[in-house]
Amino acid sequence: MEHKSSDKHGLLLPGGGPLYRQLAATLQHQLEGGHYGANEPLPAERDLAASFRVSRDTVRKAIRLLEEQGVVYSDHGRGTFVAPESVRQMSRFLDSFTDDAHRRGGVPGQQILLLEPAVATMALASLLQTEPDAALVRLRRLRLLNGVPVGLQDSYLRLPPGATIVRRELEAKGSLYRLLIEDLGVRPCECLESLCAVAAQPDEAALLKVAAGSPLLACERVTLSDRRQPIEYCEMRYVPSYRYKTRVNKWSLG
Amino acid sequence: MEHKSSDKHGLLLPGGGPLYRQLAATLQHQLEGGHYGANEPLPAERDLAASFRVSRDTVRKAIRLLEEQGVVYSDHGRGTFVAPESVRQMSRFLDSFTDDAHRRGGVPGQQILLLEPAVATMALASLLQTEPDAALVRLRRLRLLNGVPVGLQDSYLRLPPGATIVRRELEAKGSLYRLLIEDLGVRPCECLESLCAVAAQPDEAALLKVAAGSPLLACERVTLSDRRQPIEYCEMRYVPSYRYKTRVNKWSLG
DNA sequence: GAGTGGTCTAGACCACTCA
DNA sequence: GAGTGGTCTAGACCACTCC
Repeated sequence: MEHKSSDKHGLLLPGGGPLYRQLAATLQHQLEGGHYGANEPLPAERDLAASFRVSRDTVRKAIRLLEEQGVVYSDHGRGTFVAPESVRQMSRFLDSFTDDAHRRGGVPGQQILLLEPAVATMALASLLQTEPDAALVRLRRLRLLNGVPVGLQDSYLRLPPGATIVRRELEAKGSLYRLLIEDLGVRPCECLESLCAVAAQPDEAALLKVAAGSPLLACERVTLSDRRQPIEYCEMRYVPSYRYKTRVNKWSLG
Repeated sequence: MEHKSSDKHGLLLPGGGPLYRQLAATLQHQLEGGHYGANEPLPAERDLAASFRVSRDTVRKAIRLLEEQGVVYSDHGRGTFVAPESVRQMSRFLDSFTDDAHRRGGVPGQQILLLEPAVATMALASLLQTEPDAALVRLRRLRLLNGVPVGLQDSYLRLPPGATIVRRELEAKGSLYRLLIEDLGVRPCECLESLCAVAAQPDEAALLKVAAGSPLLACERVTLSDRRQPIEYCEMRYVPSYRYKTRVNKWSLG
């Protein structure tokens, strides 16, 4: 059940959940609806609190949320402002390839090259923090964007005991992460990535339809569950036209 | 002046600043000192509040801060735990190359190839949100790690009126960002990056001491000030041995 | 000085986990 | 049921910006 089933604050349409999330969603809707232009100020926190009949702290939590996503930014003593479009569109999620493609307005596709049991090597065992020879599942896929091959993904998964991945269901859902969440109760929560450039190996080149030795973007990823247990190690290769976008926020110096 | 000049909470050694930052720093010190192992629980929020003589909300703010940095994680109903080492070391800052090198235990170096006035092209004007033919500064550098070339950085900077970059000072500081902050009052705050793989052009290859056509990691970056004004556009090229590390947190699905 | 966001408090209650 | 983190409140005061 949700936090408050009925809404004592009539102004917040979006269904259940914490008040500050509802408020953040409402505000974001207003911004996307074009009620405000870039760098325009929002109403003051105290005013928002009054007009939505919530405490100022709840307003601040909602604004914090939007700020983390790059939707707004606050300046001490001046106000809170709408972030420029360019920033708003680059909030960095732990997105599946499928969702990312949709956000970019493309049509995602995939071709499953391999789906089979595997045993952990020493290296994999170390990355996934399991014993060597633990049972894993290997999943190798070719990813397509608008029908054109753009990437190769080679995953090693550590599933809950007894769980399996059914090829047909994966093909139906299109997204591995959706399948993990919805069918296996595994919730990816954050991941660590390391990127560099490599030369295409012959087999990679053939699948991606590029010349052997041509440059590819290589990305290694360890995905962690909400309890910080590694659940996936994935090696990826992307063609040069595929752009990996990220937003680095906060500043570490004083 | 700081928030509270004298410390009514004797337990928080670190100098001034908000209480919750002092508390976060204190806790982080304890974690790094090895008082806790990975996935070990911290004291409950109410207990921390009592022992540090602060409100529970202040404790929560400190923990939020550490959680964003990947130092700890909280599970509803279970407790707050120390994050695994691998996550702790990958908190993603807007680091200068110089600071990043130090964090990785290497010795950074640079060779200034070009430092000259430039005028904005249409493309640059659009990226930096200025008029075409606005006055910019172009800075092209070869970056070294332990004496070996690892990257090329080609920056176009939009400086405050009248400000200039002095070659000797940049060489002395080693870090462009430090110079911007400390000498010019410009505070980089967040940046948007786009990465892909490219083949090395002859001139790039010569500088980086690799073969022409070999794979390089290409990164384009727009840096924004605290008021979300673009202050820098930078194109970078890195050799394959240079690894770009990032941490993607939060999950966008329900 | 008026208005803004930033910090801090004390207390209440809800939701979740685990024994 | 005891203990944990998650949400919400109402009010106070501080720090900054701009007029």
